Amino acid sequence: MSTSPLRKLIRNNRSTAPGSRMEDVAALAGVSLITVSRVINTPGKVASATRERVLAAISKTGYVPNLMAGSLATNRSRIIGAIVPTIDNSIFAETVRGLSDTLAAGGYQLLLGQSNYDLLAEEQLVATFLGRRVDGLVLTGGVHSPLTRKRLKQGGVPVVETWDLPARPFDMVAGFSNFEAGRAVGNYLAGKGRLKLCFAGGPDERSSARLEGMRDAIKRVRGATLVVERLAAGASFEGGRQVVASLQARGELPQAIFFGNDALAAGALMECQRRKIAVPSQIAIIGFADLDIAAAIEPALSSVRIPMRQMGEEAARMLLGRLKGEPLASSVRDLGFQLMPRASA
Amino acid sequence: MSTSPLRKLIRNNRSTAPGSRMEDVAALAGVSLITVSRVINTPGKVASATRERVLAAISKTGYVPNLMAGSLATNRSRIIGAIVPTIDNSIFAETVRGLSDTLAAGGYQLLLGQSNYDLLAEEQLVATFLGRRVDGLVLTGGVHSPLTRKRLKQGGVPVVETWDLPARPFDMVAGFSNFEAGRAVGNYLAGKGRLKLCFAGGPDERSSARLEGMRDAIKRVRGATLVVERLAAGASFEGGRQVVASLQARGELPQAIFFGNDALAAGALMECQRRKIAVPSQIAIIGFADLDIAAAIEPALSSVRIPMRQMGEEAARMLLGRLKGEPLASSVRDLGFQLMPRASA
DNA sequence: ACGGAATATGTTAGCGCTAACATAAATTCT
DNA sequence: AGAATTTATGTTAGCGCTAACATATTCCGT
Repeated sequence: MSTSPLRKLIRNNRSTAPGSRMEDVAALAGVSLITVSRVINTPGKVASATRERVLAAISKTGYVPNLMAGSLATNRSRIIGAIVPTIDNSIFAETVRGLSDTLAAGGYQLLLGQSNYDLLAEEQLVATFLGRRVDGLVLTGGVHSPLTRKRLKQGGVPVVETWDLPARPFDMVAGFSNFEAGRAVGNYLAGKGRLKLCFAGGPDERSSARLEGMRDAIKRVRGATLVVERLAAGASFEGGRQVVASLQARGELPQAIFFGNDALAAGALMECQRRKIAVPSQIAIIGFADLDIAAAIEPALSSVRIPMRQMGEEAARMLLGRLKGEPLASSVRDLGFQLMPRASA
Repeated sequence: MSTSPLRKLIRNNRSTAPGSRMEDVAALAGVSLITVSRVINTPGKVASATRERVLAAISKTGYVPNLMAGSLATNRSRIIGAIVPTIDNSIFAETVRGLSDTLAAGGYQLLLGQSNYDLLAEEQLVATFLGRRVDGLVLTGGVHSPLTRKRLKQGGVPVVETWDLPARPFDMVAGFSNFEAGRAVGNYLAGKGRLKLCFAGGPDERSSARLEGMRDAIKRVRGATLVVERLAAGASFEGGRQVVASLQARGELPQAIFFGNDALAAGALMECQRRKIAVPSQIAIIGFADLDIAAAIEPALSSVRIPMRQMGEEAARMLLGRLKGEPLASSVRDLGFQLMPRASA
């Protein structure tokens, strides 16, 4: 027993002491503290008789190891930080789910932050997460503030960027090309003879990349025009309706609209029905993400299937692999996308 | 400089040393380590000249404080753990968003876990989170394993249960009554003369509570019957369709169906349209959660509005209040629900 | 039975930070 | 001006755990 009465006094004065400490367990089992540590971390290195005794002491005392102390000593937190623009959107939620599931299976926890599409908020979160000594970081997209990049570099933790294929990846990537997705949609619509096009999406970098892809697709198509309707981030059904309403009010109804997500597109579809605008004959509508609703709605909504869940899973796998020191096949994983032509376009 | 060359050697051998340590900053600023600590935590207690010098040293070295070490010393992690059944469902995602936003504003981070509706998974997560010495815990619902309860008790951290009003709350609650919501729907439908009813929802405790509420509402209504269609957790549009298909195939089409969420109900609505089953004249459909789609779909979907976001916000506020030592007005907050009658029922 | 390898356990010294108690410097009061 | 405060900074001793290096103890083959 190395704890002096004085020390005990000081300690009780400080902490609210939820469980017991390793030392208490050790004393109860009649072993040294380090043996308890071994039973918890490397049970194979403890004789089974001793191990049983320690385990009994652990369950008797209800001991819960203090992982913060362990993390401080080992310099590994077993926490991965993830920053998404927002979680209330089923789109990123799927990625978070994939992340969380895969990390949990590997014994890691997820510290979650929302940037609200704000680079400064991301910057703050990165700083805090690095301060918490996360073992890895998952970011959305490839655009980050200079200070964020500097901190990430100095932090030295593995980073995975998701939801796009940045031109200049910071470290690892698990995503798909928004530019190519936009281009595929542009080509598809132009191929169907639709020339008067509209892009209706948010102002974030990924939407912009899709817009650029669409522009690229039609830039050599004679007579093709592209109108852009910028929507607030987080717009849903109602936003889609308003796009249709507004375009019609201005007498600018295009031959096709490419929406930033399926909720918007579905709202537009409903508004078209209400206004007796025929889909797809009069106007083609194509969504993005291929959510459940796309196949369910009538007429079925053409969309672009993207690897929402997979990006999370793959990001987690890449991080876990790196943390285990496994050599990585490739640090940039293009998980692709798939155009899903249905009735609406 | 108290660091011996030997110590430096050992230290470099151990950690990958991302940033610098407080000591380096202190040396650069020509102050003691504790002064740096004060500049970071209680800047008001440091003379402004000194403070400036230290801040300069901090930014020059790119120092990022190690919050794990701080947490170990203070016994406060500034992390709140939250366990939801699943995050890919926009329903809980809204709550998580509310939580995360409010916690972030209060300087806390969110450690997120998914239980997949599994009490054992919840048990595991609670143990890990307590091990990480979270400052508070947010749980979904009021049903937990005995071991979970024991650990929570021993852990001594504040806990908020959400998404229901448990009969015997563990600690604090920010929720609404699923039982009463079910009863309100039952009364509403019975009041409209619908007697042949169907409940289509998941097997989780909250769905069950709503079912019981519905049962309670009709138990004294003569001739009222209730069929239960159990759905897998996470069922969406397709699940709703199948309920309609299956009921019709069995020739058991009821006069009304109460679904566990709006996605299911919307799927059912679409399937009714496809099958030329008139809504609401032939069959009334009512959803739950009042998601965007409810008001957007045609015919508009009756639903029950629940305080999804608010539950997260309120849970966060209650925890933050408790952690600041503020006396709480009440530890059980019933945030209510609201029946939203629309065209479909 | 004996040296040497393998296995099992213990001792020591931190991980990077903060609480608590000193001490030193500046300010106020009488 | 000198004592009593107040304010600013420093020293010391841990927070609870693990890495690294001892030190037993057991197990071999020969």
